[in-house]
Amino acid sequence: MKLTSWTDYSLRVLMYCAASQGRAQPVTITEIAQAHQISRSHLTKVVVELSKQGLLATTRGRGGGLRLLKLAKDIALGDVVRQTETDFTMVECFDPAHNDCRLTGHCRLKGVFNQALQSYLQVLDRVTLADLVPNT
Amino acid sequence: MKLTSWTDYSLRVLMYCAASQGRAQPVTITEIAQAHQISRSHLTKVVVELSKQGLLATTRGRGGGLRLLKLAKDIALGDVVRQTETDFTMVECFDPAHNDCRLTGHCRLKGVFNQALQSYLQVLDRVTLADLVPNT
DNA sequence: TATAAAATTCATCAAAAATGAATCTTTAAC
DNA sequence: GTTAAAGATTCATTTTTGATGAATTTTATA
Repeated sequence: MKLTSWTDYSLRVLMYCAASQGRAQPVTITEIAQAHQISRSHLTKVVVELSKQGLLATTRGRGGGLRLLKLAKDIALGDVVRQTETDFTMVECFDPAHNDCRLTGHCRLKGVFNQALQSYLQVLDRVTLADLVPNT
Repeated sequence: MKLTSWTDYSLRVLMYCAASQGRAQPVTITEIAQAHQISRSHLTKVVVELSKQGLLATTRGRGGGLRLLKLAKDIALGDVVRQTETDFTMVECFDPAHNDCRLTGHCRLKGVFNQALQSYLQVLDRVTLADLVPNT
């Protein structure tokens, strides 16, 4: 029941970009990597994913960098977590491909855990980047 | 964001015991292991933990086995999950021992994720073993 | 054309979860 | 008392997957 540091880093990138909106020069990966003492190489992969997910735009070359594709107030935490976390398996029967539980269909575990998960995500849906980054 | 199979197995043991209350012979580990096709050796460790946590009583020797120490209606899922899951780290700053995030204290992530986690557990708190095992 | 940026590829490394064999301990039934 | 059936313990190993970073390639601008 923990989140990956991948998700953590994704949020930090987004927050950094949100906090830097309105700057003359765009934010660079190197800058964020240094600020958080994370390997630039590793953080690049996070950025690539975020841009594939349509949250960031990147521009290469000198003077390039990152910028948010949405307003901070329109990026909800829940959506970020849904996209960055890869595995939400609560109990075996969540994953039909590997399910071998003998109680499948007779027990309410799946429904209950699903409710709990939705409740978790709904809390995150009510918070946006703008709520996390004061000065925007 | 997934639960361990340890937690899954813990729940299955408890459900099996709840479903077997009122039987002449107590439930044995071997029986549950066979029913779910899990190694007896491994399941034993789960049982040992559950009994340390005060949920099960075990008796050794011939004719021994397991029994619940509480009524099924008094065992809430939330409490089981709290005890069986070991790591609820959502973001780095959840874990003071390893926290190295530069934003600590200035960002609301910790609070938000904590709220979400509580919301998750609260849903599980409203469900007991009795709700999961029909005939008790 | 040099420089600064993102993007890709490749190879590990590390941590923790998951597993199970083998053995020991306890106790009720015979 | 012996024996068989139960839980308990110890040890080692395997598996998974998350995490990491060096090296190189691509792109674009000053």
